[in-house]
Amino acid sequence: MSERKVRVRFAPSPTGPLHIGGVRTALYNYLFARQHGGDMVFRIEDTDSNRFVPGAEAYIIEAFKWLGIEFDEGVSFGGDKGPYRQSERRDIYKKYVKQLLDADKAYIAFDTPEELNAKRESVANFQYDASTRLEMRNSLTMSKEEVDQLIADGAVYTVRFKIEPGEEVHVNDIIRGDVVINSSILDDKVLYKSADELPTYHLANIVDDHLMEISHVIRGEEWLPSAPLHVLLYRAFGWEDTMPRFAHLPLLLKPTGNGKLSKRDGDKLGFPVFPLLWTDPATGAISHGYREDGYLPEAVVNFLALLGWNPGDDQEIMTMEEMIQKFDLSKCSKAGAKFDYVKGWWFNREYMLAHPASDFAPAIVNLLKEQGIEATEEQAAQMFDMMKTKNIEYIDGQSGQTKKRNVSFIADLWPLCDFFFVAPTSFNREDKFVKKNWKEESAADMQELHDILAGLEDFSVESQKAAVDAWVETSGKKPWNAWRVCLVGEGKGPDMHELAAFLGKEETLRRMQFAIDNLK
RNA sequence: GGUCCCUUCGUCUAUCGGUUAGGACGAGAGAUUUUCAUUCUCUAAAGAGCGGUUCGAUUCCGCUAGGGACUACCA
Repeated sequence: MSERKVRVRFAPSPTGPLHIGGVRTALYNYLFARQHGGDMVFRIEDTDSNRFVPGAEAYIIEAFKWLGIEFDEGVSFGGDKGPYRQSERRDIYKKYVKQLLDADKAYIAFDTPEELNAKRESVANFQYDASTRLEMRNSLTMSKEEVDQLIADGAVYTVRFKIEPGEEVHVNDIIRGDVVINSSILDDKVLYKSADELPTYHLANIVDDHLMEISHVIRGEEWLPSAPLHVLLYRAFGWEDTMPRFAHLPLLLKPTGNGKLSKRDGDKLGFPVFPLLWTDPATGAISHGYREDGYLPEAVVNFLALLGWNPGDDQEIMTMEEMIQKFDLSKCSKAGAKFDYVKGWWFNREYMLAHPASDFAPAIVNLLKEQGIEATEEQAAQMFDMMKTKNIEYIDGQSGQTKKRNVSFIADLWPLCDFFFVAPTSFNREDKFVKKNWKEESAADMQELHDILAGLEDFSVESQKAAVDAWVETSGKKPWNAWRVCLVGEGKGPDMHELAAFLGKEETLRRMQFAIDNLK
């Protein structure tokens, strides 16, 4: 069994944008597959025709492309075990449903949803199983002729799995070990719906995983309760020998309070729960995406990987390659992880700082353009390098308080950088910084500095520094903060020489003269 | 309600019977500093509770409590 080629799959349902929890599940599948030189299959589980959302499939594909999670086969990737869209596999499922029916491991049920609901209301804790199926309208309680006639008349029916009660079903989970459930608590699950000629998840899932030779099923914990049913299905088909190994991942939980992570948490606290921006085709409602919110894909992947797994050492920043090497399902935690989006900011910052400024120059140029400012990529890159270690204020989603945090996104830069391109037009004498640093003698000092700088041929940082240092040395002046008032107007910005060099001699002198004239 | 899963600092986690219970985010303090930062140093901060097993339990077992998931002709 261990000789089998590793083949895993990520099989979302195209009912909307891909949730960040799904992204993590896919990531773990990917890391596992790559580590073992296996294949990663992309399957679309669209067996619920009512919940189909146009665009969802394309969205999911694009999201993985952005994140750098690659598939070897599946919808849009090709492969010889297709089709990979379940809605295109109707005939395959029909064949296997028949096999179960013929072997008396499943039966046909005619109970309508209304009848079922009525039953559930009248009987407390009603469950369609061995104890009740003989009271229902199905092929177990009706004659063959009756059943055939109903079907011939076009009656809508379902096929239910006939679960034998009283058996201990074992699920050997890589993360959780041996999980045992008594088959009596399982209900006779609907496997197939004649209404749309489609199977339900359970049947489609087992048939596809078997046919696609999936070796490991790595999925969310929400599937653990139905895992015994799946084991029983493999057995019913006689596929137990090649049944995949299971690994049920812990869930992603709300950052605060109880429950699993939802879109509402993101909206409230100010972080995305989807990889990409999503516009709901029905309502037009827009949901934030990591990509559009300025996250780097490597940061998102790294952050997500560590929510529920860690390599056992102290390394947190890892490339995809390192994660592939170190990943270990048995080191995944069993408990759900609260979604610590603040740490996500930190990851983004780390990756942002690791990139050369030139990587962000085009994006920064665009950012500036939105503010009505034309800048070159070179200017953008210089600005980034001068300002990337600053911090900004933000409103904490939880307390509503204004807090500070390091610059973690390039979009954080603008509020910090306006003075690079826009000269102060007035000065606020009540401003703490201005008040403290613009003194009686400041205008005269600045005039001196102005004249020194005006005499410079070379306006580079080094050249300025040499000239200014010499003056500082002999005069004993401390011109820095007053100079900052001139060029910035307030207490922010980079090193003064760097700023002056960026602005250029002409603009620097102009701003100084303006301040001298206006702050006298 | 029933079934299953889970439980170490505020958060993510390390520890695979013997540790001063480690790291990271976040928080606080100090140093550096040409504003604000960065950076550096330091500090606070945890084994849910109760019983066992054992020479010894965070680690193994049980119970309790708490949290989570599932309980559809959805996945």
